[in-house]
Amino acid sequence: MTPSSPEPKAALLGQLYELFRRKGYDGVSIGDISAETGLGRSSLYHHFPGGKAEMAQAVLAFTRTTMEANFLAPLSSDAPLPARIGAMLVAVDRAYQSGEGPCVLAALLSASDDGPLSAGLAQLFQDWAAAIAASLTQAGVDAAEARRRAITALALIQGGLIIARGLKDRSAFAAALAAANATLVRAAA
Amino acid sequence: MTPSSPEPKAALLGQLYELFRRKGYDGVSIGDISAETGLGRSSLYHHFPGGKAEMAQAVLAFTRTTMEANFLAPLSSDAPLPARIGAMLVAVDRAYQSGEGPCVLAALLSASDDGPLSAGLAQLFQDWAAAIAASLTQAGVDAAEARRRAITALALIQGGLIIARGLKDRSAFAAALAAANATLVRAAA
DNA sequence: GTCTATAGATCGATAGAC
DNA sequence: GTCTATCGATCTATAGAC
Repeated sequence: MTPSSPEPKAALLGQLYELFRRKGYDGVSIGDISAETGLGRSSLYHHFPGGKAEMAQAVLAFTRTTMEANFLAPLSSDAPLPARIGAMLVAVDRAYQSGEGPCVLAALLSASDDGPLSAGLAQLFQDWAAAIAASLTQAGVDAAEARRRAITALALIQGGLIIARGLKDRSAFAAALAAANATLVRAAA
Repeated sequence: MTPSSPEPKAALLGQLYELFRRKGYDGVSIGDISAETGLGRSSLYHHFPGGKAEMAQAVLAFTRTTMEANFLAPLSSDAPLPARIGAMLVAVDRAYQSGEGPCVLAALLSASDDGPLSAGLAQLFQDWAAAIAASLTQAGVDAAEARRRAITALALIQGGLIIARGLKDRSAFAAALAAANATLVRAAA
């Protein structure tokens, strides 16, 4: 209803996304967010009356949107399997800056055991795994094997981010992505 | 010098290890630690004058000891490669309770970008990767390929923990461990 | 070596003016 | 929709008795 704000929230959501991703749920404070966005505390609570928890859920919804557009959509094209997988992995490499920073899903997972975020996170991981598996079954891979490979690939992506950051060696993320690609495109079991 | 304390710190360290592992560096407070250990705040600062940061570094040293004993030592035995790898993965599965909880390295990594913990964490990841790679080269795998496989396996372990927790499905961790095993023991490149 | 008590800073969140 | 000002709780850390 307020005509002055078509969608200023989009930029704000992007800033929240980056903050939660880099510092984790517990590591980011309202003061951090206020400093980063230039908005006062009360302005933030105007947009998110539920406070930090509501901000995290908004970030999760934002993540779902961008993930569906960047990771899942390429998997549904009618291109050959290697092209579909390659497109997803290129998007993943870009989204995570070649291993520079953490994944927002892992960052939110740290503090969400049985919290309200937990269900949404599980659904997002599940949808990602299902989209990869569906892409494999369409190429003739057995369903159970497709799910195993999808989970292996997701573990390689997430673990690759951790190892690259732990080792301070971004090439470890590239190696993990290469392994994920090999797992997903090798001949049907 | 105090005769009354041969090593009461061992139990304390184990409690700190579990707290940091499960809640992460940012997620654990001195109050949490006081409640969990039954020690007052001042007692904790008596043992760790540097506060939370010193506790985290003590946990890191504790982790190094247990990791060397449980993960790295089996890799140096004179058993065949599959037995050595299998022994490490069994120890990994046990240490992480089959995917129930996070790895303390990932938990400490979240808040350690360029912090004093960062170097110690990198060394621990590096030593782990080097031990795995050495085990492979001893079995005839090319050095560069051995390192790639070691990094892939570590990514699978770390990522498997994240995916299993995210999906709330511990079998995802088992699948990641199986993939790590396959990567490490398959025929030399 | 552990305790009670508390300082000083920062936390998440709110009130109310504009 | 943003601001200033602030509340009460919690945080890390310290002081000092025992």
